Amino acid sequence: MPDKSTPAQGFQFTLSNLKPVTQPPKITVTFPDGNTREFPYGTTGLEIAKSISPSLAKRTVVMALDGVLTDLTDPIVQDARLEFVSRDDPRALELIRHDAAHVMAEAVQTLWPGTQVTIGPVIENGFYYDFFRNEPFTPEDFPAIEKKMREIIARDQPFTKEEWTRDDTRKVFEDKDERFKVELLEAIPADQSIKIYKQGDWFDLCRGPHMASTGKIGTAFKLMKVAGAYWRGDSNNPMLTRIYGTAFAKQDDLDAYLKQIEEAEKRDHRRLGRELDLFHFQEEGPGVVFWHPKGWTLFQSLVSYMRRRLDGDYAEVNAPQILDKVLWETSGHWEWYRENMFAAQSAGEEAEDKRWFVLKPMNCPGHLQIFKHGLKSYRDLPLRLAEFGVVHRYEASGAMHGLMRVRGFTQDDAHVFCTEAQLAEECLKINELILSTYSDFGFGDIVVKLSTRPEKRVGSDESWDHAERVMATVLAEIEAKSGGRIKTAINPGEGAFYGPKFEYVLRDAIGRDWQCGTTQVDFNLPERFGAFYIDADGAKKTPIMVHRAICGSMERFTGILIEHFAGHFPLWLAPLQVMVTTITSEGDDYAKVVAAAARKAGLRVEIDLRNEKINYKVREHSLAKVPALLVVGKKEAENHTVSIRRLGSDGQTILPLDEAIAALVDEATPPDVKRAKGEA
RNA sequence: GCCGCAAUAGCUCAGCCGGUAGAGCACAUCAUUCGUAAUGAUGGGGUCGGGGGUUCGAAUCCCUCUUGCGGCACCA
Repeated sequence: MPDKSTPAQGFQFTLSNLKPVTQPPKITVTFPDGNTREFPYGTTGLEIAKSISPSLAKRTVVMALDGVLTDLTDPIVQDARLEFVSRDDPRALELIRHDAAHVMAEAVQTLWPGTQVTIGPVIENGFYYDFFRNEPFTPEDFPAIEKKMREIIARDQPFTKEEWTRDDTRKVFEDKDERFKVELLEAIPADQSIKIYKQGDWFDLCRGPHMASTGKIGTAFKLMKVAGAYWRGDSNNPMLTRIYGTAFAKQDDLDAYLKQIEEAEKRDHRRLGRELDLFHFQEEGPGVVFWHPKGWTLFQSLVSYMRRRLDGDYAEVNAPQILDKVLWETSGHWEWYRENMFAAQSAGEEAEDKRWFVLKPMNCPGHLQIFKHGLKSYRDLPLRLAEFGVVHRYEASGAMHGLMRVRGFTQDDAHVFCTEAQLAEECLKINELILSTYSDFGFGDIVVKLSTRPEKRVGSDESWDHAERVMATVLAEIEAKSGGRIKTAINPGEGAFYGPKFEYVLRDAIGRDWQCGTTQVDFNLPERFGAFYIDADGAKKTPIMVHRAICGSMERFTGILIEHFAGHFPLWLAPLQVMVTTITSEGDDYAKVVAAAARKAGLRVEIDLRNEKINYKVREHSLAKVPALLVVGKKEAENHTVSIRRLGSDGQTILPLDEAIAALVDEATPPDVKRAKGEA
């Protein structure tokens, strides 16, 4: 998947390289079928295509020279593998979109002269172009822009490439008052040539490649949304107005994409949260969750699972919600994390205690107090303290997003106090726990990223060098042990202010990535708080502290699960597991027997004795996504059976009551509990 | 926080160029006892997000605040 923030890459060589000292008379071109042919030096791809067949030339939009997409009109100056890429080729999609971005920019500048252009890259599902204009665009402008784009495409103007000198280019853009383009020009390294792509009278500074003409873009494109975006992604820079669009080779592909967006909206956790009555937000509590009974049941299932997985290795603790500001000064939070923190004072005007208390944004200082309380021996290490700590962070108003980004959340947090010698093993142990947890929820694709020292940080460079070295070694081991299943990456400068971290990124059912787990190695906070243990030789030593979370935010993880399962939870997580209902009121007494038996077996069950038609009740409970619907009528009562209808199936099975309950109980057993039973 | 958009019944939404608020679903009551995705009838429900302004008159126009949505920036 392309990096969202990076403009499309492609064609690399430059026209200025095309003047060889000694000019070889021929070049040899190898075609995909393995055949080779000689052509005069400098023959263009288009000429070769034409020499093979006019229809090939017509069909081809770009060539791949040794695998690199290159303008068809570029002369070929060395032996190469040559492949003609047609418009239907997946590789052409990037060009269709990139060309569409240029056409959109032309359309916008034609409609609103004076608008300045900046950059217009291809992104994962389309393209965008950032403009500078005092009056921002709105979606109401889309029809006009799209109409103009259609005109430009219908004109089928060739994309032509020119190489300009730096000075000329600067002058041209300065004359047009395109100050952003001038800035981009100045950022191009001196050894690179300046390429301009023209379509009719319109031109843009661009590295290419492009297709032969605007007509190749086709009509399967659509403008999607407008948004503000900072120039060069820096919030100190001016705000540009960005128009997002998408384009496909065929209308069917565009329709399928729009359909897919619609489907993704249906599993949006905010929507399902309302529909399934799981939680809500309201104005008076921006970014804090009101959990409803069903949502809280789901949340607690998750917490119980995580608590079981502490598994005797960790001791669970609970540290205070608010603590004197001085503690946060000691930790460095007051200096480095202050804009994210809530602080409180007594609201009483006559209160004698005027100290500021900080609502904890992290659990680590609290756990350090617990570690420090009483003398610790090296024999106590590693000491692993876990807490389902509720933390509050003041998030920027625009950052909030349902359960995914909130101001108050529960972390499945733990801190491991250990010695240097124990560090690598502790990291690997945490790694195993994280991976096995994700796999229990059905997440397979995991990326582990190592985030290194940020600019704002505490501690000496030596301690950072050391921590990063240890973690790089562990990362290599994680990758090696996974047998290729786990991918790894480096995230420079993204570490926490007190230490480098591993970030675990999982991919959900519809291909979105979520950063959840984290392991942070901290050589700083224990020292800042004066934490120590007595080593074997009787000397005081400072422990290393490893911060670790698996779900990260339990709220976010719940949100991810809602979307991952589209509200159709596996039985062990479903808030309501079983609904018992009747055909007619004749079945009421037996339904009560069934519900009581299911409840006694530990299932979460409700009973629906309403005098409604069975069709109506089936529909209602299906929409509520209840996993198992037990319908009982006269027959079931007589035979002591139940009719089971499972969510997502339109048939039903009749089973003896005991058997049905035993099967449901087995299915409702959490995966970790099943594993433990299997081992016993 | 920044740019844009939005806020009308529990939910989804209509309400034009300012003239005093509507639908479907949900809910309640009554009738209906029905074998696996909507039975019918009747009824209740709104300071049109808050505040201010323009106007004879504001859901509608303007200002402002709050919250949400889409991005950006930030991030668990």
